[in-house]
Amino acid sequence: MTQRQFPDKSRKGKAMESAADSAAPDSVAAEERDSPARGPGRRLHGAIAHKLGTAILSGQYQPGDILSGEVAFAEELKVSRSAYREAIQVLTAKGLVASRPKAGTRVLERDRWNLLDPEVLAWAFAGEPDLQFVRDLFELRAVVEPAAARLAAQRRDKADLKAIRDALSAMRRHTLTNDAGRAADRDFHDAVLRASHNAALMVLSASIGAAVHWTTRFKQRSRELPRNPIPDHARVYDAIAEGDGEAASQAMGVLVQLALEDTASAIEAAVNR
Amino acid sequence: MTQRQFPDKSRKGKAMESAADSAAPDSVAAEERDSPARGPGRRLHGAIAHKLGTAILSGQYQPGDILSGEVAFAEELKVSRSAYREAIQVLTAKGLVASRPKAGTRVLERDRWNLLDPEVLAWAFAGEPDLQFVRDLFELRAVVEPAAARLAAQRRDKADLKAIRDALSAMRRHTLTNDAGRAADRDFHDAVLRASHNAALMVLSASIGAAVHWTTRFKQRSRELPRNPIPDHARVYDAIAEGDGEAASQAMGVLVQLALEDTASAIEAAVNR
DNA sequence: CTCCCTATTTACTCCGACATATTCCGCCAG
DNA sequence: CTGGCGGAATATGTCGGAGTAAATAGGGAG
Repeated sequence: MTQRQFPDKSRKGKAMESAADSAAPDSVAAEERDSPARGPGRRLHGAIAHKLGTAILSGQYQPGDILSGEVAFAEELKVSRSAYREAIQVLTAKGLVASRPKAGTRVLERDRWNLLDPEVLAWAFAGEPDLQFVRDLFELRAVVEPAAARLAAQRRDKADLKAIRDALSAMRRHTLTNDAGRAADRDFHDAVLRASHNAALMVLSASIGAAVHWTTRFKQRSRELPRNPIPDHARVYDAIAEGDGEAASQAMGVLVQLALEDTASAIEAAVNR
Repeated sequence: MTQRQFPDKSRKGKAMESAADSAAPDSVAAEERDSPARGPGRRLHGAIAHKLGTAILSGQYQPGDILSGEVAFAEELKVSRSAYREAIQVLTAKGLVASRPKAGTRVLERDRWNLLDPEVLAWAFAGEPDLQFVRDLFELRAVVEPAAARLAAQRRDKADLKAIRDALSAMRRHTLTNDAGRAADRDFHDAVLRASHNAALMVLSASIGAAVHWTTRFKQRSRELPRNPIPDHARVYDAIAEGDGEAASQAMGVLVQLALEDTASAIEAAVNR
């Protein structure tokens, strides 16, 4: 049965609804813009990439799997081949898939995936996150952030200190129980990474920030935060301001360790529930 | 009444020849560096992405710059808009550019770039590499690799040890003066990262490996390698095999430090030349 | 002077056809 | 029967054009 026989004008209707139907019951923070639905500012191929990306990250497509052919899949998604292809190019750029003529588009091995890409990270946390991967991310933080704090203590200038101080005071104002407070927390860590004046570490900041953002949703979901994190953060700032690299590294290490424990217990609680 | 007249077959001619040879005298002389030219296995949109990516990374387009419109630029490059657009999607996925209707496609700020993406890294090293960025990458190595070695010492299994051992013996066979030896060196570091059993660190392995690969070209270019790296590498292996995390971390730290010194002196020599 | 509204520009999407590169399979030789 | 080889099938890649949606700029009304 031919789905489209003649190029009549009736295709004006487009296929918006097909991308919007996958409404997840999650939707905790409505202010977030990461819904798979295609709104203004969110292009169609971006929505397709999001859909396929989350499907791959969630294991719906396993490495080695071959996706249906372009024409078939594009038709199934109710989009044109161009839009589908552009989405595939995005996934290819992030190392998730690879396409070859005649052979089709196949999902690559997990170690080829660009897991630190912020968008891939968002896809990974769109569904139920992999606990092992969360642990890995915290280990990465535990390695990178203290070192960044040490460098920051050696290289920070006045603007860096002001950025960190501003983030700290914002944290004091809002506390971690609301979105503004969490944004300030992320700003704090971002400012420290930035003060290291190392481009490679700054790039990791985006990834780490995303990881922090997604994991804090867990902490918030499970229970209230018993600990007051301000003093720990202030210690990091003081050490950086004084130029004491060793102390900054130590303080930041404590910070990450505490965050790890909080998240670990939150995850534990979520699992045992 | 259909909206398009008739698909006439008169446009058979295509424009293959214009993109391949007859285009301009720039065919061979100008940019043969890493073959942005399009060979078998290399897709056209990939070549375009490479061309634009290197142009951006080399500073030919500055952050904030607006690229010419789709039609104009695609025509200038002698490719169809589809190919051009797919290339732009790749750059967008890597955070290099962003497109909006009416506003055009503009180059994003440097801190939005996904500098740890292997392909972006390759583009960054396609031209004359930024010395500051090379230093940043070595600092990242100095942070990540010792920590990875420590984890590897705690978590390695027999397969991991065998992989490291194999890479080590391959290094012994070939030495670092040829390609096979450098590949073995990369395999060694990759195997250690892999033995950490941490997905996030493994992803960095690809980036770090690429960085090592590109920087070794400098070392090789400037002069012979005076140091025999085998004992240092062997020390790392021994510590990992014995499960001594502290020693593994130490040994790996020494390794990275030596590589940094070698590269630094090589760069110095290249600059003073 | 501000605000809304329109007009234009630009990217976005769709379409159908042609080109190219692999893979698959049958053929032939050893 | 096994192995390499060449043609046909097929899916991705590329093309050019038409039409849609969105965002900015500029003009008009309050």
